[in-house]
Amino acid sequence: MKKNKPKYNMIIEAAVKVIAENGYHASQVSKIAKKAGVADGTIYLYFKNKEDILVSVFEEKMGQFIEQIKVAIMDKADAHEKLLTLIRMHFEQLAADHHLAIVTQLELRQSNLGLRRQINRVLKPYLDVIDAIIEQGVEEKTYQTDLTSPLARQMIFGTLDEMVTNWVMKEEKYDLVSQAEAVHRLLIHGLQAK
Amino acid sequence: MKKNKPKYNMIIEAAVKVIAENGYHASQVSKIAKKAGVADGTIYLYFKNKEDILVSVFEEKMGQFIEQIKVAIMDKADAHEKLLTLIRMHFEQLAADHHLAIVTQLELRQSNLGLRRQINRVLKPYLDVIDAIIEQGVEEKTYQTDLTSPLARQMIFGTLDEMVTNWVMKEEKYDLVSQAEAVHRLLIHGLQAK
Amino acid sequence: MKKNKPKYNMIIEAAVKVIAENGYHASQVSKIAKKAGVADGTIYLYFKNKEDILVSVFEEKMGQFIEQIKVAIMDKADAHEKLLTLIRMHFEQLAADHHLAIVTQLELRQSNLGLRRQINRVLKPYLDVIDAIIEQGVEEKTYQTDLTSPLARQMIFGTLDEMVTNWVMKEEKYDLVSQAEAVHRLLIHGLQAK
Amino acid sequence: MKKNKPKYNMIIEAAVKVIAENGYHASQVSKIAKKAGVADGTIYLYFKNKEDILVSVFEEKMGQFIEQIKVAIMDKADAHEKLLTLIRMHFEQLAADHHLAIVTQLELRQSNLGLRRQINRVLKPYLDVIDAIIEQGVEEKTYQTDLTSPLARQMIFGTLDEMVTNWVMKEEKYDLVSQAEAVHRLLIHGLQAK
DNA sequence: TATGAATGAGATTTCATTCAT
DNA sequence: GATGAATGAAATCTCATTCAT
Repeated sequence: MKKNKPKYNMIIEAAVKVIAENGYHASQVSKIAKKAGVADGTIYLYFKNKEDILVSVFEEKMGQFIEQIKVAIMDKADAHEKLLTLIRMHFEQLAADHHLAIVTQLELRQSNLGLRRQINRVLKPYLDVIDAIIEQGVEEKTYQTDLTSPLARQMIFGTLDEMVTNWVMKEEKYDLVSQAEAVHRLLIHGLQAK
Repeated sequence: MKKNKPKYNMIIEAAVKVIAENGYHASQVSKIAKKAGVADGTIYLYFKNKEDILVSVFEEKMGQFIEQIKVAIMDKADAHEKLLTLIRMHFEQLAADHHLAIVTQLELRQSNLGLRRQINRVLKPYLDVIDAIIEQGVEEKTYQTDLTSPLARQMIFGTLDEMVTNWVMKEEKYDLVSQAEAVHRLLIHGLQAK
Repeated sequence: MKKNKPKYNMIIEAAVKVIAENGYHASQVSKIAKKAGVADGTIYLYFKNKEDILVSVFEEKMGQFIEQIKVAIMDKADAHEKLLTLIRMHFEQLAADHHLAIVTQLELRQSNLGLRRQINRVLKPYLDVIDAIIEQGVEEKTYQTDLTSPLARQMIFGTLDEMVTNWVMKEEKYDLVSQAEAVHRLLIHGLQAK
Repeated sequence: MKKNKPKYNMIIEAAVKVIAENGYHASQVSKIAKKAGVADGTIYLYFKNKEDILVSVFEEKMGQFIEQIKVAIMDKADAHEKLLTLIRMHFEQLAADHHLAIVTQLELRQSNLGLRRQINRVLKPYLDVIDAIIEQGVEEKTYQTDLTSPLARQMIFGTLDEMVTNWVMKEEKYDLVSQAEAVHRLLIHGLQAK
């Protein structure tokens, strides 16, 4: 978060709302400027171009998202508790911010390859957090020792992401957060009968 | 697949290639027409509008994709074998068709909510196949009896989808198909140490 | 009316209906062909191009329109009766054919200068009929002797045309034919008090 | 006329010229923009769409047209003088502006029903002026006391409109203004011999 | 004669970005 | 820093007309 740049933040917040309400392609720069209460040209004093607004939105929001999870995980003792906390917070944060959920799960995907790569870079620290939990689990012998981290991480992230997307597509009609424990159990024990 | 409509298929095939190579938004109708060897106007004899091309591409290709998997699964005896076959074929088919992989994992997501819903409708039969496997597994007592199908299905589909997307984003630098067994094991046993 | 050319007439009749119902610019050749029950290409066996359809529609319909008026006037003795008959029949014929009224008063005017000139040529015989009545009236000393024919004709035709157009624009909500006598009186005596 | 909007007026003036020279349908927005010395997009800062240019042209020009006539009539004493002035000015103004004459008599009629209704609304104040003259004439006992205003107005306007259209169609080869007195006499006394 | 699938030119409008004030 | 009027490139889709059958 750029300090002492009130307009910067006003534009970021306006962008999230406008994109969530209108969809990515109907979110003209002029609409964002209007919602932010600045002139169109002012946008370009703070952002290189329209794409840069989007990346910045994701950076700011994802930065906070990941930070919250990191803090919450910090004082959990083992991988089990950490993973459960991560899942719960992943769901909680998106369930708490309707606009953000729409933007991250639907609108931000409507972008070209270049933008997708930038988004992936922003996402990297989150994937690192997941990797760290997996490694800790392996060291604790809670998780399988032959677990390849990328594979396990893709299962975890893929599952969470698919769940949130489904929930958004279903117009958030059901409770997402209450499923955190079940998801955790399923990821830990897999499909098989005990 | 519409029979006796050679132009229809020529346009579908051209569209997959052009979209994969240029991205959806840089895929002008005229570019698709040229690649298909027809006039621009001819496109509109077979498709309502540009978006309809994209949906039709997905319908045709996904139809074949699902059909292949259904056939391959048919003669497998138990849920375990069926799931492994599904995973393997999911990876194999996308690995075998570079253009299709890009279109389904990246370009198709660049669409508005309306289009997303149409895509989900096309995807539904595939999710039904996964659900059927899960139910069979539960009946066979291979899978947990308290397994809620939507949750398990979202884990399975989410994991496969995330893996393919990652692989496409990494420019298909590594072998996807060879990971099928490991993914299957992970989905079955989960993260925990045995 | 071309004899022994049933398709020619089917196309003419279809064109009047399609233009009246959809307006000139929404009357595609394919729509006229469909209404006529022929293939698009068949149109071009009978008409040079789309504009030719329009001119032909006007020729055929105006031909009948004028012929009817000529016949009705023939056995009227003096200019007064002839003019009254012309006015009444002008109103009657258009009031009796809703589609024709729309086409002549509104849709056919939506054309370029070239088409307008052709339409004027078709209209010429009607203007000649009016001129003949005026000349007869002058000879009979019923009308002013210093009457310049073009001027009087423009007053007569302009008045009738304006009245019909107004009536069509007002969606034919009132009775046009019953105004014939009043119009005739006004044209004969002018605005002044007697 | 919008004040302090130089571009608005530049576009209006350019539109009249371009439409008169090329016809409405061959008057591409880019052509109007070029003649006005602005970018294509600038047109859309001042007009909703292409049709709006046409309506606005008519509003501006007709507004001035009517205003001039109103002013000229104001200090005329009786209905006779007022009507003669109206006829003379109607002819004079259109004869003085070649482009405007073409646009109002020919190009403006090439429009769909919706546009026609808008044009009629703009024309309404002019028809009101004519109605007022008729009423005054009736009160003065100069005109017939049983004169129905709409009928008389349609004769007056229909005659003037037909005369100007004919003159434009004949490529303005003869003098229109010099016919004002004769038209006035004819409208007042009608066709009959004195 | 009749068909109708195929053609392809052509124009409106949007909107990210700039730059003079 | 802030403004917002102006720019102008770019692409979908329509529809009159053709021509091989």
